Amino acid sequence: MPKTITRTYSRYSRDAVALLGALIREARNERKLTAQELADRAGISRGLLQRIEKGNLKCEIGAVFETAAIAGIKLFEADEGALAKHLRQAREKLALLPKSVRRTSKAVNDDF
Amino acid sequence: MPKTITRTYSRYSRDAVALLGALIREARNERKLTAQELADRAGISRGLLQRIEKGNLKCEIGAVFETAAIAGIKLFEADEGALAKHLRQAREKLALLPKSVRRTSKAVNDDF
DNA sequence: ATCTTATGATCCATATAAGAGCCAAAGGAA
DNA sequence: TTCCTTTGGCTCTTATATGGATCATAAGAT
Repeated sequence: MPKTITRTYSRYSRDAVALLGALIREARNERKLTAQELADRAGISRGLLQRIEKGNLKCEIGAVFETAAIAGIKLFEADEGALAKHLRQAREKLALLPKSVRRTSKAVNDDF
Repeated sequence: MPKTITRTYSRYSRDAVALLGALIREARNERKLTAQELADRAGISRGLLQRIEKGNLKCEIGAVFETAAIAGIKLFEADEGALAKHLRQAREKLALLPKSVRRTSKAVNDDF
């Protein structure tokens, strides 16, 4: 039988995704949108929205973020412009860092 | 031919995921972890980590959040306890709200 | 310079997520 | 109450993300 891939998640990740889902659900209620309506606007199926709101960890991050954005939830608490700026800065910073992580390849000489 | 599912994403979502990936990459460098090491700790493959760091929108949100957490990036800027509290509060609040969104089924009588 | 390792990018096989459709039950309005 | 809509939970099919392997190049250390 094929080996089934089972991933483990920390409590933090589970809570974070669950909270994000709950926030989406809450925002949807406040805006008086049905699940079908929000799903349509986000370009996803109602079933996927259900899983997102339940905090399912296996959903595409793009679908989750898109839904959150449409529901009015801003990750990173930044508007579009500020987010783009942060991204630019992060990339600039990365460009300065070493391109690869190098282990202190000083192999311990313990053969004595 | 089978219909291919193509999703569209807003600029905000794309930037948000890209920023998260860049932050992970940055944190990984700061901690002097190789891609393989971080991937192992997160329980994912090196290839998946590469896509996450590049800001690929189709990765599992669970894998992304788990990797971010291990790299030391806190979404929601809250520790585990605070996050759980927020989640509890969100669920309590949801329990009070109407269970389903009801359109003002007052169909506009415009046939005159 | 050489040597070693990390990274980026491919390919393939397979596990699986997403869409679509369906039904039952619950919820809200009348 | 009755009606109508929303929601939750299935099933099935298909598109696709993931893991694993490989390779070439880049990058750091000596």
